[in-house]
Amino acid sequence: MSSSSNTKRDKIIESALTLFAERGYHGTNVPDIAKMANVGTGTIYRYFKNKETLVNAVYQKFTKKLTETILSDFPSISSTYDQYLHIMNRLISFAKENKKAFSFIETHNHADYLDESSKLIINELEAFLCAFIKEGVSQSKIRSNLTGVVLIAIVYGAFVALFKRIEAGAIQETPEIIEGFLESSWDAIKSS
Amino acid sequence: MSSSSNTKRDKIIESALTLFAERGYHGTNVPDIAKMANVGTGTIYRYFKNKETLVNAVYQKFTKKLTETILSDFPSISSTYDQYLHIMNRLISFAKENKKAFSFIETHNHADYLDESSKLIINELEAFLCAFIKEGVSQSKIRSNLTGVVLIAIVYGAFVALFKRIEAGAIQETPEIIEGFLESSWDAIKSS
Amino acid sequence: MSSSSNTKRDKIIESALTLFAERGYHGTNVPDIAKMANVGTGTIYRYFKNKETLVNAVYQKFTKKLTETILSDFPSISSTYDQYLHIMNRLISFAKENKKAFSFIETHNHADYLDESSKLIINELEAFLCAFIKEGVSQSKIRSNLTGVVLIAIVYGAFVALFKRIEAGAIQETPEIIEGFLESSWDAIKSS
Amino acid sequence: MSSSSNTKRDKIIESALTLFAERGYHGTNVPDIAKMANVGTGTIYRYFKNKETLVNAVYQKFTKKLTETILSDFPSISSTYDQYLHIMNRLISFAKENKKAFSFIETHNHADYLDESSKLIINELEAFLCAFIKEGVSQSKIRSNLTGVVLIAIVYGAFVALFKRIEAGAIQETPEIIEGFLESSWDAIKSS
DNA sequence: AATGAATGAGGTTTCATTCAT
DNA sequence: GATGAATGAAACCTCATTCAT
Repeated sequence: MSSSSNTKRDKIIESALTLFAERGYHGTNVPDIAKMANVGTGTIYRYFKNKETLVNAVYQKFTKKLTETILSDFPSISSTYDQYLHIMNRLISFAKENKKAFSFIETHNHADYLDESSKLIINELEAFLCAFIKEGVSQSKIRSNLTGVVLIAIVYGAFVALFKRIEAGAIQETPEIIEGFLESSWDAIKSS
Repeated sequence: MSSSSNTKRDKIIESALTLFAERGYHGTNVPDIAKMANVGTGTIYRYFKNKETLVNAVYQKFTKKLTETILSDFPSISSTYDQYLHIMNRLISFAKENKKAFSFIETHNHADYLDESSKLIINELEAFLCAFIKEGVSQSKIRSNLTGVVLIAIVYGAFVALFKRIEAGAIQETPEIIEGFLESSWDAIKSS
Repeated sequence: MSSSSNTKRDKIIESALTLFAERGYHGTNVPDIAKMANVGTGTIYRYFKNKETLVNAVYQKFTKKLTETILSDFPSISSTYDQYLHIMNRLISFAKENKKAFSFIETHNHADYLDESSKLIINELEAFLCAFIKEGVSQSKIRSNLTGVVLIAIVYGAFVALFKRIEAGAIQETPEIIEGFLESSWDAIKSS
Repeated sequence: MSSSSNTKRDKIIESALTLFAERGYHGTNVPDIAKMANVGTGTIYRYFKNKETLVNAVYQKFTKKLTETILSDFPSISSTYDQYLHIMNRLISFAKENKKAFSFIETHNHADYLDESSKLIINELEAFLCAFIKEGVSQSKIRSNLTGVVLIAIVYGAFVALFKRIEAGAIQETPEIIEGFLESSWDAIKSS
């Protein structure tokens, strides 16, 4: 069955995700991925041409998922602030429900073993977010002295740093922290 | 001579910094570091027990430098906002004048090949910044619904993301951007 | 059906012949043979114990065919020269009609993965040719200062080299060349 | 010293020659070459980029040697027959004194892992021999109904086959056999 | 009987580290 | 002290063979 094949492929991607997230691309070896996926080493090469192809498959799968999570059900007609909340809540949900994937994406962004098609996916997301910012600026809801890419970097970077510290155990996640972060972040980008 | 030795040691650290920053720890090999430093491969092992010791030396050297840059001349008696400006300007200066070092620190934070004493240095900096935040909160200048570590993560994370995009060429650095970032960042943490 | 089985077996042998001839034994992998034969990889192992058994089957099939081609209708009562012509024309016909097989035989002769029974077939042919030479010598038609094996090596080696160059495209095959070769070859072995 | 390096490189080439000649390119593995050369496996990769580069180095070294052996001291002003004897005696000497090399050259000719510069060397030799044949034909000493390449194939192919059978032990080399072969070969190409 | 996904032994190659010079 | 040639363990990857379907 194709479903059994897919299961095996999925287990490999899942294991690769875990190990790449924990140890990085060069720090992870293929037999370890195979062991974690409970398959033979050679099996990995039935599904992926080589280690580089595998890391790109992992990257694309989860960047696509992240992009879809944020783009789906986007409230096009709501207020800028409600749209901001939608984006951030989706981002937070994604990160909480896909901790390893979010960690992986963060540590592998812009690596030189990623191919062009991997890079395109993240660009798509960024383009969408830029359009959102632009619209917010035109409505005077978002500060106009910084460009979209800069504001995205600020909010996204802040979240990534927060997420990493929560993951590392340095910060205990609570509803209050999430609430406070959303407020703080909005203050960072809203027009004054 | 100890001076010539130190020169060699410094060249090794400098080359290791460059390559580790560009390719990561596992993606960098020792002979390449030696070539870039214009020394024999074996020479590296006269100054550093092994590759792990070397990466820790690099990490400690530059985290110490970052810490000192931020802590030195700290205006203990100024306003919270001026203190904020001091910290941020020093951070920005450090990043601009030590691009590779700042890049390296960011990508190697919390890696498992870093030893205890490497981790302590960053903790020292964090403790200082936490104290600053605490003081600001007690003076009602800084928002009180988020802890110090969280606020530091937000501001530092935002800056790291901005720096990376500037380095990658996605954002062109200008005085306006720096200015805007300082404003946005302060808005994120100031009490409302 | 046994006929369908034989068809599959034959397709496998044919594909193995082609690939072994092109890439050599160690340079050919079993799945590629299966693909070319339009059968599953496992099917090959229903007909042949392993790759070595397969190469021996191929070798034996075509060395037998070569031997039969040369031995059949041998004009026992003709002149030595006519017998020479018979042998050479049959050899040439075989090579032209079984290019891959002739190529294969040449490149796999005496390989250590060939078993005893493979080697026997070629010996049979050689024994026959030696007897022919002996008779020719006793009739003073063939030079007596070289033994049969040597003379066979000379004529056969010359033909193999010519065939290879024709196959490689370095020489264009024409009736004149075949004619000339038969003349030259006879001059090499005839008594003077 | 460069001499010590060369010694190691030479031992690797010598061992590679032996094993490639015995087992073929694909049938030989790099660790076995290293063991025979009494060096570490990694050492081979200090001298040769990869296995393919190594086989080309071996091929070029010995085809150059063969070419030089045949071309050196060529008696330009002698008779065609004396020139023929020069060429054949040099060929025979080379084969006897470099048995493995001659075997290797024969079994690796035209293999697809040989690069362009490897193929050029053999072409140079062939061009020289063609010129010799052409001159012999113009003096009516060599048969004119076959081209140079064909005649070279005939004589060279005959010799290769003879050499292989001597190497295999099927034929015992004697002065009479060499003498007889030279005679037979000349009869094959001389004008009648 | 036929398949081809799966395997792991073994191949090629890299690289952290050593050591003779 | 400094070197870089040398090493072999361990990395990536291939492929002969098996076996569940």
